[in-house]
Amino acid sequence: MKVIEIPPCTHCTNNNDLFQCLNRTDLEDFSSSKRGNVFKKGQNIFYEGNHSHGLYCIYSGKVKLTKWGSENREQIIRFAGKGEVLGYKALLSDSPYNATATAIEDCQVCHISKSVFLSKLNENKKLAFSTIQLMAGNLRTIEDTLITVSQSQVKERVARALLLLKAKFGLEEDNVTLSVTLSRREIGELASTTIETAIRTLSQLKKDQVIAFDRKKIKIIDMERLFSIAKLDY
Amino acid sequence: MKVIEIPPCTHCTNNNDLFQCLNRTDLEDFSSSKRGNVFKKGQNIFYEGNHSHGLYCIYSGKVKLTKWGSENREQIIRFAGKGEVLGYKALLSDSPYNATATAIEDCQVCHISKSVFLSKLNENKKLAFSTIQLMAGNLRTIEDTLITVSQSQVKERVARALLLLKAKFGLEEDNVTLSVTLSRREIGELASTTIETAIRTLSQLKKDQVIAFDRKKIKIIDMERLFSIAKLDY
DNA sequence: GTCAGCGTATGATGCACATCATAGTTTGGC
DNA sequence: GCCAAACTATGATGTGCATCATACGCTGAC
Repeated sequence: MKVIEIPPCTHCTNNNDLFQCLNRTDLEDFSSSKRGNVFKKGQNIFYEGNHSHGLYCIYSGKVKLTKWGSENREQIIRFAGKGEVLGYKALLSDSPYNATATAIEDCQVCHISKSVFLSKLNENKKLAFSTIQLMAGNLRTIEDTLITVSQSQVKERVARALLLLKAKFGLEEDNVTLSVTLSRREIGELASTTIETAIRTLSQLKKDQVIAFDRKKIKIIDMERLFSIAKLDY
Repeated sequence: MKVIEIPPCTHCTNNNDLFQCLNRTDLEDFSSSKRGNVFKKGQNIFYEGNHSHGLYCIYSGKVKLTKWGSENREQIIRFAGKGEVLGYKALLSDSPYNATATAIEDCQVCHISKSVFLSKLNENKKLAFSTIQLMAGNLRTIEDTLITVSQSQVKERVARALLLLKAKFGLEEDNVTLSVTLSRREIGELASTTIETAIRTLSQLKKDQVIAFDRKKIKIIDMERLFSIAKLDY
């Protein structure tokens, strides 16, 4: 990976979900205190249970957030891509991270200190409102996930996992290939199942010509069928 | 039930999770626009999919929040008791309710209009911060639930359901009887299982002398065992 | 008193999925 | 290029739990 210097917040061209609302001065404050970091694929950005000292803002790359269950299985809670902010929950509820963030691609990530963010949050109403809306959205999503997980079977959950990946990270130029590459284990963690069952289910979907494999990549051949398997509206 | 007049917000003695931070003037604004309502056990306060026109604040009684899955099963998302505020997510993300609120006891509930709340939220930093913290806490809880549901088996989930009820609503004076009464179906909906399995699991717990039944009420006999079945720390 | 309706209870059966086992295939380190 | 480790794949087996069926007790209507 070519490591480029991360530009200052004032020149960041990412569509940031939280900081878009800020003006130049606020961004400069963030920028002057921020710290850029590079994380290679597979490296952890922070760990479940650790204490938070600030926010992480993804400049480039993709991240998964996972959590350990009472058993020995890891579960993917959500993904984050460029422009997204990680670790705000821990910071806002003043508690340890309740998930582990891991790069699933090489990443460039900025770190903004707790104090700077909290003081901005306190003085800037727009930022507070953005934060609220971000969290409200997250809450809705995860409540939906909760229902899906507990009341559907594996085939449906795997189909939903693929559609989630499409919705979140999009397709490549060919308009069929998912732009994220996950291992079968990770797809299993996303769909709340074991690696074996994930593999079997994906194989079945392939045999049914709903999806296809291209090396590590997954192609969605029959989007309509995939939606219907996921029991979602096309 | 004896229906008493709901006092003005300025005289409300409930520990409100969101409005505690407000001063007298703010509370008076809320109070003058609020509308009191009584809901009998079993009545719905609002419906999943409907549009929100404001907040509900529980003055007395207990409420369950449920959501329909893709199949035909209803699932309990969370409970709320006196002093808790309902419907803020729908309001803040400007979207329909994503759960149905139903009284599980006779309730007295105040309704605060959308515009009054939003304008207060905009002008009052403390309120914004309270909202943020409330949501951060909710997010943490539900993420934990997600893991539990997907990775544990029924016995563990039922045990956790009982402990949740204890933590949320407490015990009666005898210090063993849960203060909430739920039907077996509702316990099933809480533990993400069917009514039959909920009944069987509770019977088993009774046979193992972990819990006991007293008419409709459930007594927790062996708290330590219950924690260990739930795979939680005592 | 009787009967309908609901909640609780329990057995029988089947199936989806975890688990265990094993093997081929790819990847990265040196 | 080679070997170890990780990933993918597939079969065999077991089991947790949903589903179906049935029945009993309680409550309220008339």
